[in-house]
Amino acid sequence: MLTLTINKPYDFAASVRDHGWISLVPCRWLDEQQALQRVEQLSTGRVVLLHLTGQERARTVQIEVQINEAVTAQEATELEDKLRWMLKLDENFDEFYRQAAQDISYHHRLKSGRGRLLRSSTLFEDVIKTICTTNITWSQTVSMVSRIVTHLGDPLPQNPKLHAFPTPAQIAAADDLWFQDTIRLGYRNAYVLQLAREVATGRRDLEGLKDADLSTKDLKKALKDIKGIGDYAANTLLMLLGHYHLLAVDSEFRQRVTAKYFPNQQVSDKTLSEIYEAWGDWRYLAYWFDDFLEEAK
DNA sequence: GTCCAGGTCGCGC
DNA sequence: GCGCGACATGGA
Repeated sequence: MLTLTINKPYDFAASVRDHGWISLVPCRWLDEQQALQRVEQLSTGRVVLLHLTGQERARTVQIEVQINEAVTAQEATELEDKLRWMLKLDENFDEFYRQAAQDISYHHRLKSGRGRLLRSSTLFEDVIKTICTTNITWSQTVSMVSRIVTHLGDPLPQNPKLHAFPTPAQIAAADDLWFQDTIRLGYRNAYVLQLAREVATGRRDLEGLKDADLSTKDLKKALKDIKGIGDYAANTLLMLLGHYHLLAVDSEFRQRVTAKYFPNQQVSDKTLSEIYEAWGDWRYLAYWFDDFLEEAK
């Protein structure tokens, strides 16, 4: 077992579920156990099953990580790094909480320690998942990601129904027609295959962007250079990378912000975005944690 | 059948 | 820089 520690405020159960990624394989939320389950492939090639739960302490929250089999010290270190990244445990949210405290409604929702939206262990996985959210319904996003993982990712030895997210090389090696007929990403097939081949052959360094000391502007330029990543997707990925300055404006954003602030009106994206102007570096999270009435779908 | 979904690309201006 | 049609897939 592995233990990760983070200072309060931190709400484990809320944090890992506040973003839709929790519903995409190889992640899963186990409600009875209040646990995050994930299949992860290590750099050694080994595939393990992780089971994370949060335990309250006086000033900290301990995240206990159960691994389905013994791992080496080196593998444990790799897992710890990946999990701290996925849960954003080492990002500083103090300034965000300070601003949220000025607004009683935000303060009430965030005081338990939220804002660390779940991301994947690799930027490669996050880019592909983001491409699978564009111009499509969420239920189809779930299906597409599920096909990518089950057909191309390495299985968990102890339970071959579960798979890790495929490596760039595994996707890159797929036959184009097989991919089109089996994975069925629509016109996104070409984008995903192209990206996987660029990364697998070393022509594009995606993971290097994770700790590159780039301005938001330069990081966004690097993301939009990926075929299939436009303004919405780039801003979504910037959020995942810890840049919350820009809003990812999509149909959902327009619908929610219009319904709350401009009911029965037709307003521009610019006007909608101005709602969160005062949040400065934290605009994305201000939108994300705004209280929209969840309409029954 | 038709429309459209948590958009993006490539084109013409 | 902006407007516009095409785009694969599958559910409503």
